[in-house]
Amino acid sequence: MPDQEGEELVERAEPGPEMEIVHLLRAVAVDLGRHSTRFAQRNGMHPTDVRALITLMDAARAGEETTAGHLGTALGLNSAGTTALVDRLERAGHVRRVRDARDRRKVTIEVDERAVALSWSHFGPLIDRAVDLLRGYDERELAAVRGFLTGMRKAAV
Amino acid sequence: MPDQEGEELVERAEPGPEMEIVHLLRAVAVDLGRHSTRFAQRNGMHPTDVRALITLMDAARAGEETTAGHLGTALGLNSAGTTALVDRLERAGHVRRVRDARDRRKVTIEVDERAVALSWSHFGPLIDRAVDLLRGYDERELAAVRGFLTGMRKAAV
DNA sequence: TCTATTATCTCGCTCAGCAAGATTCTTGTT
DNA sequence: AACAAGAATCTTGCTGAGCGAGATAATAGA
Repeated sequence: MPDQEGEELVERAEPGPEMEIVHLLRAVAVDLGRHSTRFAQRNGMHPTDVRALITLMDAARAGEETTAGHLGTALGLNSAGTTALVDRLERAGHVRRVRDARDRRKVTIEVDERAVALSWSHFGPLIDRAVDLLRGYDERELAAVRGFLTGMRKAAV
Repeated sequence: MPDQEGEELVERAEPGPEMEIVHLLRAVAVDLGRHSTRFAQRNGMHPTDVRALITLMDAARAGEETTAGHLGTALGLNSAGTTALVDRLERAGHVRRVRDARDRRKVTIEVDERAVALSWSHFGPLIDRAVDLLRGYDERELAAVRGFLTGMRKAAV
């Protein structure tokens, strides 16, 4: 057995234009993560806190209320961790706890307007840049990007 | 002032084919993160441990040695955290500490072959799927994907 | 009303990561 | 050669995010 198997494993998929893009996608994921982390650190928050704000804003954009339990489930936290998370965010003034009037066991979490504005000031330019880039694309190019990303989502499940 | 400013902020960028793709990219980043997290949890590791393994394997693929200090810097850990990280990985048998022969202060970290194989068994299918997807694209479509991802990397700095 | 269930919170704990400093080795100076 | 300065890693003691178990409060069904 003259072959070295160790190297073989690492280089299994031969490099090519496809592998370059695979690495590029991974790099983008890492960079976006860093971009979020920077936002967190600048505002004295933790990565989980940012994920929470984004989750809350997404729900708000879709016109849905988010309860504490909902939020915890979305972030993969148990109830104790969720309480601590909401405590942190509330203490920092980023969210408000509001008792649900219909079911008084529930606590819906509302994002403070200033936290929304703060988020936009950080993520807005990134989004604007993305939209700019994509405006230069024709329908087939857009379909290619959409298809690749959609395919990767399905594969990553 | 009859307008409600709160809604305006959230909906600032008008929805369209571009925004759909922006959200898609973000979703992919989240899903890839979850995919890593699942790998971590299945093998009793923490997210940082997985990031460390990937960093180490990337360096190995590029033919570079990685010292403890290098690794810590790449992950944004201080020296104490780095020592703890390498302790965990070594205890789990995923890496080996090897004293550098030239500069005996340095400790280079080597990834165990079984950890490499384990990583491939989890991330390989995802990579294969990506390559499959991209093989169906012509040069202009590949350029579109590459251009979008590259642009987003630059914007996320 | 009484019980089962649901939603959140409290308490005590574990462990990743930090700050400060100790240890070990290298390099430049005298 | 010996010593000082600096570099790379490790040790110690601590903070705080998140977990498990169980308490509390509110709803829904019999």
